[in-house]
Amino acid sequence: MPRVSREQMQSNRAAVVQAASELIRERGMADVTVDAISARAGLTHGSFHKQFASKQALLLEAICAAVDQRRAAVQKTVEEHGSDAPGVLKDWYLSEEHRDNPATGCAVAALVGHAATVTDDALRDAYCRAVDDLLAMVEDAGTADAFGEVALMVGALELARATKGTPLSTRFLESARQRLSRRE
Amino acid sequence: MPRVSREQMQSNRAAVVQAASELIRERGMADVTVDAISARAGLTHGSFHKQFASKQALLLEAICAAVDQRRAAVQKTVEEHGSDAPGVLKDWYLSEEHRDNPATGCAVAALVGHAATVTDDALRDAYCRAVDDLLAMVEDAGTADAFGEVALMVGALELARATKGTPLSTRFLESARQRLSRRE
DNA sequence: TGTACATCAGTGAACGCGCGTTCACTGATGTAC
DNA sequence: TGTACATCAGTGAACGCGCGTTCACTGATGTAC
Repeated sequence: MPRVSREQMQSNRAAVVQAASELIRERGMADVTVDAISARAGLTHGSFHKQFASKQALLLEAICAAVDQRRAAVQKTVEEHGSDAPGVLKDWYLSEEHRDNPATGCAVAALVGHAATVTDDALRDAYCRAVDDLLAMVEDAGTADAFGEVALMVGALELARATKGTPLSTRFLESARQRLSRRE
Repeated sequence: MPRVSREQMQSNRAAVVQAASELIRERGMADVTVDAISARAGLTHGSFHKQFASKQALLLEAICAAVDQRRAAVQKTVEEHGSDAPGVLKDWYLSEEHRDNPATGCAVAALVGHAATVTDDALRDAYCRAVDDLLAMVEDAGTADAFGEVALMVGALELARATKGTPLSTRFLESARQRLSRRE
């Protein structure tokens, strides 16, 4: 069914970005193919380069989309929970739910391993902006040491994911939760 | 120059394992090719499958080699520094030197991103043993909460690597160092 | 201790497959009259 | 408001390249006599 409406085309494009932003968090940037992204968006890979200059360009857009979505979700939590929001957010970050659903979770944690080894400048820049965002959100929660807290949260979450299925996994989450609540 | 001595063959094999164990920490498991590994070991890729059943089999061996080397290095530090060893080791772990030399550094940190998304059971098992090892080493240093400390160390190191070149990088290392020294 | 011969580690070319990208084609969309 | 026509989003096949793996070949190693 060729030549969809402009409206439909925009929504297809958005679906591809969304699919990519979920897949890179779920499987890692290296293991995501144009075919898999297109399929998740309900399309074939053939029209891909009508919408995006290259796979790389989409991935950059997908990272930004993931960051924007997280920021929006945090804002919503702040509006709903008021002064309880910081606690709610930290509990969620170190929850089994977050561990088991990387596709809709924190991009900084999901991509940290790839960002540490990649050489592409644009990609590193996009990742650093995501880190800035996360630091700002933790600071807004009223923390003295945002860097230490972010390091603990990201480390615990990724280690919990890497050891999922063993008794170690939840212990990383628990220990981090305790450490975070112990001060202020 | 075909048909090397048995001795030479063993040393070639060891060189390939060593090259792989360095490259996976340096570039990440996904970005390492049989060709690159063989080349770093001073060989061509053609003889690869005379020594290893598959690339996967070598990677497993390489992870174990990385873990063994780390354990040996820690043991050496303990022998040389005695009761100062825990402090020396933590300082090294969160140093710019360690950040900038992943090839000879901690495999748990270098591979955490990949381990979190990979589905291969053998690989996950090998990684979990590496985590066990790291936890045991931190516990031997006399820590109340090994899980929290490991999460903080791994998170800070990987975030410092991912943000290397920006002012954020050293701040992750500094904050983690302060957090670790603050208690006991 | 020599010598003749079999073995086999390493080489470089080739095979197959996966994946990013390109392209001829289709037919509904959107526009010009 | 219709109608005829140009546009172009999406399709599926094909191209090229990279990479894991295989293979015929080489000639030093190691062994049998």
